Amino acid sequence: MTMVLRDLPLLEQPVVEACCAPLAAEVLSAGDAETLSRQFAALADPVRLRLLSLLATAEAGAVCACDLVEPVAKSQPTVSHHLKVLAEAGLVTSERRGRNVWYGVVPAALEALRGALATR
Amino acid sequence: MTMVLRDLPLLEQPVVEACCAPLAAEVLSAGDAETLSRQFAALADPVRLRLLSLLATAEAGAVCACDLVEPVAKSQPTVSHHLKVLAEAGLVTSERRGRNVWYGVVPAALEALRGALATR
DNA sequence: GAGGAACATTGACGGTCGTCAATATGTTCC
DNA sequence: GGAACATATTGACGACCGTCAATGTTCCTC
Repeated sequence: MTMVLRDLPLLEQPVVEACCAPLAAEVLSAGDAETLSRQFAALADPVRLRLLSLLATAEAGAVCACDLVEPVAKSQPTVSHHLKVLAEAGLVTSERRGRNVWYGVVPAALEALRGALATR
Repeated sequence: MTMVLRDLPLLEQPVVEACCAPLAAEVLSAGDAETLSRQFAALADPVRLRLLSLLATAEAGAVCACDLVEPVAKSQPTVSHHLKVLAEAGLVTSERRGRNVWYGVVPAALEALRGALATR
């Protein structure tokens, strides 16, 4: 079978559902609070925020991991670790392309978090 | 133990300015990332999220600290600690009323965080 | 298949965080 | 002033986190 080289810039987007109603709508259950706090914890690190920003501002919608190490000035394992945390929180997706791995934001996940912070 | 609502239910709101442009607008500077991450860190705990939700859903716009201990099922010092973290992040304001201290959300601060998460 | 390149994982270290008991600070009422 | 109440602070402990060097894994190229 012939290997076809895809040059799709966009990554597949997972289905995202809001974890809960906005904070101001009803009192958060203990379970929902646990879930939400894990997502915010992913945003509670300056390196991860910069990585997220690098992905979010990328014209192509995705960035090679190899282009993420130098901008944040951390070691390659550290960057890999942070990308994993973002991915496990569902804020980011990844896809292998040859030797490289491309990362992209999941806009719906960010929108879901925005929804949780909505006020009245 | 429930406190009766007195007059002056509303707390004074501090002036809030957004720390930075949305993540997707331009790449976050190291300094802005540090600032933003501290705010998200305040949201990265289930107890604090529930406290924030209790304040945000309060009809009166503020809640006596004495009414926050039982709902989150933590010790009084622990609740006091979390309220302090929320206050230092600028997400909450407090005001003494007699023996009690009333806490209320700072909606503008939540809106500022929502702004940072805006996508394109 | 061997070598190399890109990314992930492991293990270890220092630092920070959440929690509570004990105690301090501040306020009201007698 | 003193007792009683409400909240904040201190100190200690275990758990978790960010970081890097070393190593593992996967994939391309020759």
